[in-house]
Amino acid sequence: MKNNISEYLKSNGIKPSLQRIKIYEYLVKNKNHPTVDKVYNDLVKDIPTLSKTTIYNTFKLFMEKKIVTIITIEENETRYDADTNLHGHFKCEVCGEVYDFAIDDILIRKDILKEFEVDERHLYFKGKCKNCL
Amino acid sequence: MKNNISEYLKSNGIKPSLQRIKIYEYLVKNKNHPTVDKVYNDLVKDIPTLSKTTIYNTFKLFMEKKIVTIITIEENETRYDADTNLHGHFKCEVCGEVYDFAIDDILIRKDILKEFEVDERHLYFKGKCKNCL
DNA sequence: TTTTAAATTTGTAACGATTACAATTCAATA
DNA sequence: TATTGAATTGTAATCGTTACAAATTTAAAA
Repeated sequence: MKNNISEYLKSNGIKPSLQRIKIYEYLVKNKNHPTVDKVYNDLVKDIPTLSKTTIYNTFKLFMEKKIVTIITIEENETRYDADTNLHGHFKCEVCGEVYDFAIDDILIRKDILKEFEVDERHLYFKGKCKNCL
Repeated sequence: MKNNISEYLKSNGIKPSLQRIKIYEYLVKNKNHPTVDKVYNDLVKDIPTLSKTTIYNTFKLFMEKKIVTIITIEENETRYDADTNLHGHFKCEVCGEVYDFAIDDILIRKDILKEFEVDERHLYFKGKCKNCL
């Protein structure tokens, strides 16, 4: 696992330091789209010298290398996702949990966008999840 | 126009104060999805005593009454929209402009969401607009 | 009209997530 | 081992937003 991650980072032009490996590993294992705070609080148990700035720096680097995507559902709550394939996010307004869901297609009237270059597509729903209904 | 807005606010259970009318009117006239800062800087010329807190309060109220929606594309840049119908937003990463586009449908694999209650649907794209290409 | 109470607006201070920046540590190579 | 650049760290600054209390406005009652 850790070797895989190290190789994966390298193949994306990222030098695999301990912190970078652990942070990416965390994101792969915890598919609940954690915030920087969550990542920090969990990983600092492992790496006591860890700094939040490192996590910010690392996510910034991962974004530039396009191996993570950012999830902005709430203004004050930035989350990160290691799954870069197009998929939707559902946030429960009761418990706050964020779920993934699969998208087959988005049908757009080809009015404006046909002349634009689309680089990223983001889709999220809000509501109440099964457990909270 | 102003009468229409006043009536519209009333019909949504909002007492139409001067500030509320002006803020809603601004949002209807400026369909570029302004931030609180933009609204404040433009309206303070009209209402010199205007406070940013009032704009925050007012948007919060409008959201509760569901006559405006919030647009969160960037973490640090919350925008507001008087159009509450489902539509997509396109943000140009070069000039920062936010455009609307029409959506016919979003095709979702009915796996997870069938048991969830969906209250809001948000969709945004990023890329380069016609002018910046 | 005056009084009173409630709602609205306002200004200031506090908050919290993120970023800037300089210092320190680490890793690779000569 | 010494040197150099990259990565990490901690602290301080920034900025959008919120909390809160005071001031103002509005509406209703006396």
